Amino acid sequence: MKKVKLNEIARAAGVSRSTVSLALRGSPLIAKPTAERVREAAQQLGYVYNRTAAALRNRKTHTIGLVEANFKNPFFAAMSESVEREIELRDKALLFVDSAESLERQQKAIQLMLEHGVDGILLCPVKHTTPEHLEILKKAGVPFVLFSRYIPRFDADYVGAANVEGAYQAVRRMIQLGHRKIVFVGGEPFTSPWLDRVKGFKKAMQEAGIELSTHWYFCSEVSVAGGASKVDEVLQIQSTPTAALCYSDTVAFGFMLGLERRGIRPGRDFAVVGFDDLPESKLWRPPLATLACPPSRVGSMATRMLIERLDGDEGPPRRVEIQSILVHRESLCPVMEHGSGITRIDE
Amino acid sequence: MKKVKLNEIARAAGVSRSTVSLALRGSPLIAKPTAERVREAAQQLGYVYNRTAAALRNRKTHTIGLVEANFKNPFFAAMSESVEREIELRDKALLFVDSAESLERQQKAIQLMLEHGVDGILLCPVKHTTPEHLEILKKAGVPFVLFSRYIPRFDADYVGAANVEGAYQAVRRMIQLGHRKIVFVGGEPFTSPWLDRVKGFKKAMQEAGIELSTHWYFCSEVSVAGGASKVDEVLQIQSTPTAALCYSDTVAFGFMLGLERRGIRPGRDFAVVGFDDLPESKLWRPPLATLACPPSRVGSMATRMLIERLDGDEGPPRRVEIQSILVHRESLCPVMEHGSGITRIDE
DNA sequence: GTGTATAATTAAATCGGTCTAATTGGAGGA
DNA sequence: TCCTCCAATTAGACCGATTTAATTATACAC
Repeated sequence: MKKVKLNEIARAAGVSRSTVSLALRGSPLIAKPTAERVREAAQQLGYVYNRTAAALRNRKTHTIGLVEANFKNPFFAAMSESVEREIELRDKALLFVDSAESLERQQKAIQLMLEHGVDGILLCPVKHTTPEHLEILKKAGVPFVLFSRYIPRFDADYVGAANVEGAYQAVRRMIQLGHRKIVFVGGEPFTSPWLDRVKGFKKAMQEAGIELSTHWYFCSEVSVAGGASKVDEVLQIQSTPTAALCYSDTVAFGFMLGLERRGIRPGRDFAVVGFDDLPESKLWRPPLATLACPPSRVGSMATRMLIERLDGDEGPPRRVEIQSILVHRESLCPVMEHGSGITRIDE
Repeated sequence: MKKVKLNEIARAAGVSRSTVSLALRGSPLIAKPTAERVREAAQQLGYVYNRTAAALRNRKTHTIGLVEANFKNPFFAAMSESVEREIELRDKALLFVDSAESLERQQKAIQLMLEHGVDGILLCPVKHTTPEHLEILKKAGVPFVLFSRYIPRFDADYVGAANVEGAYQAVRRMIQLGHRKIVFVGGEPFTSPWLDRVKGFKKAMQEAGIELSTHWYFCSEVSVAGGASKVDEVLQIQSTPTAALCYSDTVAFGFMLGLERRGIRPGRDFAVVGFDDLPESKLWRPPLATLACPPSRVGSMATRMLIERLDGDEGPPRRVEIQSILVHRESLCPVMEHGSGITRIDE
């Protein structure tokens, strides 16, 4: 049970500790037969490489920090998966924290990562994160890449979806389909994707000369429950909306379930569009129209950008937007010809 | 940008490195005013504690390894969240790997964790894991706890749901409601929860003297798509089933969506029960009956068991089963009185 | 046979805290 | 004044691998 170290191997193989170290790392300095002998001895003794010791000397832990803001969201889960793949390929490890939309937790996580000496950090900042909160990362000199969310007026590497453009596309299509009363449902305000999606939404409405109603956006937790919880509020608007752009597919699912509960059929009585194109979106009844921006692309792009930084890329910060493509499915229906077709339960 | 270390602080505070170390860790050996002075100097200089260096000396990394088998499953995501909470409380870090149901990846993950010197490991073994695969953990002397899945004939700490009992309850209720043709849908075979759920299923059927049809179980990926993909096969059975116990809520969602697509209404024409009681299950249309076993309970229980091991608990391995409670909701309907009520598409 | 170039190996310093054993300083007692 | 005792502080070995500079061994040329 006692841990085997280089010295034991050295003794067993009849060489010095230096030789063992070099041999195990595959250094060309060591003669082949010697290296082979060393490797066998290590194997024999059940040697386990001690990365901690190596890290101390190397000033490299071969560890990447991943700080998620909300990983119960399936989009982030899928993203994390691709991050993992990229990390695994490079024989690195992932230090993981879900800040769960808590600024305090995020800051503690960052501190933790710094203390562990991660080589780099992938961060999706929680709402209300300011440049000052992230200044510590720059001071510490740790390479980091923001993903999914950026911080205004904070110059840093970033990879995320083209949110303004995506929302704009979706709303334009809704308008083409005859909708005029459109709302934006769900999402955490004070995050860049929310602001950008709302921006794209407004832009499309303004270009079409459509006035926004007094209440035209509704914030919520990004989840099925969050979407479901907003249905009543939306239906209480003076002149009932006929379409909703939802912050995410999960929100859209909840919203559709809520509509159905009120006897309103999404995809016929009410148009719904989400964001993310989750695998189940096309299986829904009705299939959910959505803005597709593959989470795996975001994840692997962010990871690769970070790796390049680790490899010494000193260029100015880069901002990469990944295209959001509108996937038109049944839930995105035209407006009903004669009246709204909606029977309000409370009437 | 240069890293501040104990020596710098020592110089600044006019004390020795030892004093700084002791002071920062809050040792009672150091006089209060001195400790305060040291802490201020550290603060001033922007010192970041180097856990790697400490770990080398301490033989403790304050790091826990979490190896998931399938964390795209929301149940695991929720579980991981509670693991994180417990870990965070104790100021430890999480080294995370999703083995994604790949044995090779799992073994590589275990190796990685050992090399990083994690203090303990939480592991949900992938299918086909044998005692031999995990022997390395025992040899290495690293405390570990299995969660959600156990390995037959492998004596180790384990926390998971009461699967046999849960499935048994569900099927008994189905039988009480008049169902006779019942199938088990979804899930990865060769994992203990699958085997146990199938076992409970069989037990209830046998006790009721109901014969199982030739094809009565259907394996699938644990996801909405997995559930949806099995609908056709289920409906092709000679005498059409009237009820399905699904491996998970996600599978049940997919299965229900598939049924609807075929014009069969779950909760009226077909009874469906899932496992997990996800937050959205009660929001579904119809609300999904399910076996509830809070993922947060599993996660925090497993983590605490591991922590106790780290704290020196040397007792024999413990197996903890967390009760699964049948939550009766609309999707668990009685069998239709006159005929199956199902119009088969292919007839 | 000697000298030199080259290949293979190794000694030893190093990474940054930790912690025990040793040292120092000051209070109090005789 | 000297001694004892205890509190506060510190020197220095240590954790386990890495890596450079130094050393030894080997080959080859003349």
